[in-house]
Amino acid sequence: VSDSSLAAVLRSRGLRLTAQRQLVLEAVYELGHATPDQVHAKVSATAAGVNITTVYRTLELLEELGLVTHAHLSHGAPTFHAVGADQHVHLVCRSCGGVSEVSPGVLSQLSATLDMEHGFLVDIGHVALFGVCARCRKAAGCEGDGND
Amino acid sequence: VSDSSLAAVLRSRGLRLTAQRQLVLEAVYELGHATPDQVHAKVSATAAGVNITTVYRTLELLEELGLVTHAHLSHGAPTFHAVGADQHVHLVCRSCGGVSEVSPGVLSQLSATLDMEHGFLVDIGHVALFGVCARCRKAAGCEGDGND
DNA sequence: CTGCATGCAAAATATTTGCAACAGC
DNA sequence: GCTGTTGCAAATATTTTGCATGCAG
Repeated sequence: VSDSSLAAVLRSRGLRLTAQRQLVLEAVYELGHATPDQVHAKVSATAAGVNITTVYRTLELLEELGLVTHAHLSHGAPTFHAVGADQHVHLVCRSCGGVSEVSPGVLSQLSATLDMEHGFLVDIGHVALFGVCARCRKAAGCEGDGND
Repeated sequence: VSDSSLAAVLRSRGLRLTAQRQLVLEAVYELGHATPDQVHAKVSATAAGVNITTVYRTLELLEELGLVTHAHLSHGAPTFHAVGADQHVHLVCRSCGGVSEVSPGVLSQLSATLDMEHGFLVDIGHVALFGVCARCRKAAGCEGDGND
């Protein structure tokens, strides 16, 4: 899925298809969502020697090309995920630090409201909601791991 | 509003009331939402010489005390805002970079759904939704400022 | 006085940029 | 071969930590 469209999009802009770009995009697809650092690690597992700088630059490029996006899940770590892969809303637990994904359908009501009342078009794939997950709510005294 | 409760909360924990802590909390109240850097600037305007390190430590402390929280609005900049001040949901425009605030009421439907279907308790004050604001949607060709 | 807080500087992290070498087309 | 890309290293930016001094209680 990724390779062919990547080549096409790049060519349409006069840009070049390189091994690094294929690897980064592939890594984003496989990881689901990951920080630049995690993407770098994944890429390095296959092809050592790919520089972290290139990962940053490539992620930026891929985002510009509309192939990936990023959201701000925990602390200062932007996490990237592929566009076209199943869109999902991230639920980040502030207690245990876990990230779960739910269908963007839960946002349909909200996005309609924001559109009507504020003219704001929500980017569904970019949404991260913070709170406390079911597991941590049960474990009332749960101290969590202090994530975020 | 801030000062008295700050003193009380600090004392209840055996911590000390200092000028810096008052200034930082005050700055957060006045700024609405701001990054550590912005808080530092605001504080410095009143009392020069307050170290950025202290701002970080104080924001962390105030958050622990439940007096402020932070959300991840744009890029890697956590923005802090006072708890107790009117809670609001942040709408961040990816085109013009503007941040607007809407009533948390728009989330009532959503939070109810997430609670029922996933047992997830959303932290309303921590929510930031990314998308495109009304103004930028109208200005179709709007190139934006590339924020985030 | 006693110990928590602060300031300063340096370390640890995260991200960006300049430039020469390299590779896709 | 021309030009976009990459790697490396250094510059920036951001946040954290160690330690001696200072001040609230």
